[in-house]
Amino acid sequence: MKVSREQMAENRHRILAEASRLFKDRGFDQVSVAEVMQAAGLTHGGFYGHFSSKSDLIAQTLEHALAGDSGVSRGFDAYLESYLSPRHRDRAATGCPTAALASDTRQQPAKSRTAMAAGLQAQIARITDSLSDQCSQDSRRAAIGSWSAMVGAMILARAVDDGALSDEILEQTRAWISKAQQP
Amino acid sequence: MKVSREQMAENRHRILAEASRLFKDRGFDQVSVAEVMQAAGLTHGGFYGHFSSKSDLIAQTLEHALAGDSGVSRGFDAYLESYLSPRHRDRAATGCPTAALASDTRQQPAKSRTAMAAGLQAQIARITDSLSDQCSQDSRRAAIGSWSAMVGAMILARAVDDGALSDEILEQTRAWISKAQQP
DNA sequence: ACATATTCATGATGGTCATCATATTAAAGA
DNA sequence: TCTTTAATATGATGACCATCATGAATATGT
Repeated sequence: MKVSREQMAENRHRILAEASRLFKDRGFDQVSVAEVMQAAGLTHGGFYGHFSSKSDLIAQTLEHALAGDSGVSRGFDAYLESYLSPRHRDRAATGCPTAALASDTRQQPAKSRTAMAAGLQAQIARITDSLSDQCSQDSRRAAIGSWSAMVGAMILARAVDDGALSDEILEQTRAWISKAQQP
Repeated sequence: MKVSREQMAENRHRILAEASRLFKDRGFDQVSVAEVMQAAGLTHGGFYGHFSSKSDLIAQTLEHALAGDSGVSRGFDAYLESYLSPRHRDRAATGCPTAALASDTRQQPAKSRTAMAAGLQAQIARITDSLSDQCSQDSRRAAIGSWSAMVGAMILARAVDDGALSDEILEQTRAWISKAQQP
């Protein structure tokens, strides 16, 4: 059953959106192509009309998910607070694609790793802009250091089975980054 | 063919060592039970004499891998420099289990997540000790913030397909953490 | 309206993998 | 030395999954 051109574009977009949600929630390996298609309201057969392989879907999903603005533009302090929150930790499916997928991307072929590099450059640039009270050399350093700490803290907070420790990692890392911005 | 008691203990230890190496290199999902056994010089059949399931192997491997001292004891600055080095980035199989496996651990059952929590507490305590020039409240905060940044930077540096960016993440994060220790 | 092209559904296919059943074989203990 | 016991090897088994082949049905362009 053929569908209209715009229906097809909509289907494709929904596949990418559902793939993003599922991959962020459970990782690339734990989500099957058939499950992504079902979540998009389709069957698995049509998949290879949209994507050449699962790796291709992963690469395009990364490009799609990393393209969003992520909310830095409303000020670094507010972004930091919402990022390192228990709410964000508990909702990976709708959260930051970098914290959810960076480790998985290491095992992916070039196209995905290139998308991750581009997304990372863009995010560093956004944070650098939001910290431009210092000279640009120091701002970029602070942006990279802060972003590493934010992503690392979120990954550690999600890995452990101890709510108090998890909360502490988020809160202490947030405070430490805050303090590092005022030297 | 039965083997001696001490041979069996040695086999078990070799299984854990090879599992640690393989899992750190490629992740839990991309390494099969049969491959771990083959790397240990055994066949897949004997696996369930040592472990009740692949999840059980993963949990015990985490306990085993996170038990080591990791090298903080020789001073934080030296540890920081060797940790955030291109050499460590390029040799995940022999490197830090936290940076290699924390993300994967998120999807594992309680036993693995508990092992990760214990390992994280121990590592935070070691770093806190190595930073004890400040008051203990500030030291723990600095330890958690620094460790988050170290793990996050390593994960980001390994995820991208751009050597210059990857090197920059390591170097800038290292400099940023260093500066944050002298307030 | 008709012919064509193309999207999606249905249904294989071949491979991989975790797990288990059974057979060997040699260590342990008497 | 002989029996018992247990560790490992060999060889299924059943499930899951990425990918592909084919057909149905409708949009698109004439």
